[in-house]
Amino acid sequence: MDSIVHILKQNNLSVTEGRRRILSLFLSSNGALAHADIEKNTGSHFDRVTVYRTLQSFVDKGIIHTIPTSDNSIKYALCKDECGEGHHHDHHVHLVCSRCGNTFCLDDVVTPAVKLPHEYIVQQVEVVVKGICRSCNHK
Amino acid sequence: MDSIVHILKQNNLSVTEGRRRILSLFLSSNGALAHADIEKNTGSHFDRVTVYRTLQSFVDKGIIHTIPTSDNSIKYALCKDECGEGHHHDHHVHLVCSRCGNTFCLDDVVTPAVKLPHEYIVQQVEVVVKGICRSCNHK
DNA sequence: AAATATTTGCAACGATGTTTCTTTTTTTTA
DNA sequence: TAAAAAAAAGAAACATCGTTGCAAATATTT
Repeated sequence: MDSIVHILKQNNLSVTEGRRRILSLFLSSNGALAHADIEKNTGSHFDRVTVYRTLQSFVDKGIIHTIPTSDNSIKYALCKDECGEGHHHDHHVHLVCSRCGNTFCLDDVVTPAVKLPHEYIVQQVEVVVKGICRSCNHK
Repeated sequence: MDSIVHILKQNNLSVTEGRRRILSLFLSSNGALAHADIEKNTGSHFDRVTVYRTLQSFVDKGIIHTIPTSDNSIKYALCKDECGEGHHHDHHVHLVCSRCGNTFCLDDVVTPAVKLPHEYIVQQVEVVVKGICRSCNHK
């Protein structure tokens, strides 16, 4: 069976044109995608609302995760296998390339532990690095 | 001279009612402020556009800095003295309290160094911690 | 293949942020 | 300190982003 269909079924999502196209985009893209990228690149046109709802359901199911960026726009990227409905485990660093503007998950770079004064409780650490990505650096 | 007026003059900003009120808000608040907080709490009413422009000019001058949050809203907080026009040096960790929702600069907690594979170049590291703030933790 | 459940598209809405232009306020200078 | 020049504020219009309610279309179940 088509791996895209497989992923959708596995997550109890009905298989629709929009979901297949959007998931396919994520599978074939190496960086993170913003809502606008998705709306433009799905081939056929889907309503903005549909895109929002699809992204939301993918996040809920643990198929993709959100990446906060300093310019106030949310990006989305595929999760690794450990994520599932109601629990994400994306403890890696994100890189925003200041040359090409793309955002990447650095899956092998684990977020460093942050030690706060004892009056605080740490629940989750989010690290976004601004820098130059691999492919821009080799040009 | 009034310290608020002093700061404005020092940064080559003309001294206006709006700027004084907004700067005063920052000086008297211990957490970070969102645009909406500012619009509501300046006492007299200022146009939204004025608030946006004031915040922008404060950021440009190095008086305040922005804090990215995962819910896609920008918060602003006072810079320490080393910042100036065109150069910010706010290398501290930010905490978003999941109980009270406020955002704080942890000025004493320096952002940890992040080591990336050698194909990458690191320019800037942004760390946002989700957790419980001091005052919520003591209740 | 029909019945049911789910998803889509559309319209409308609210919040956020920007731009242009005119009026008002602040600063300069004379 | 009054007039001239510069800067900022306010108003209106517009663009983008994200959400909600509802009717039509599409998937899934039986």
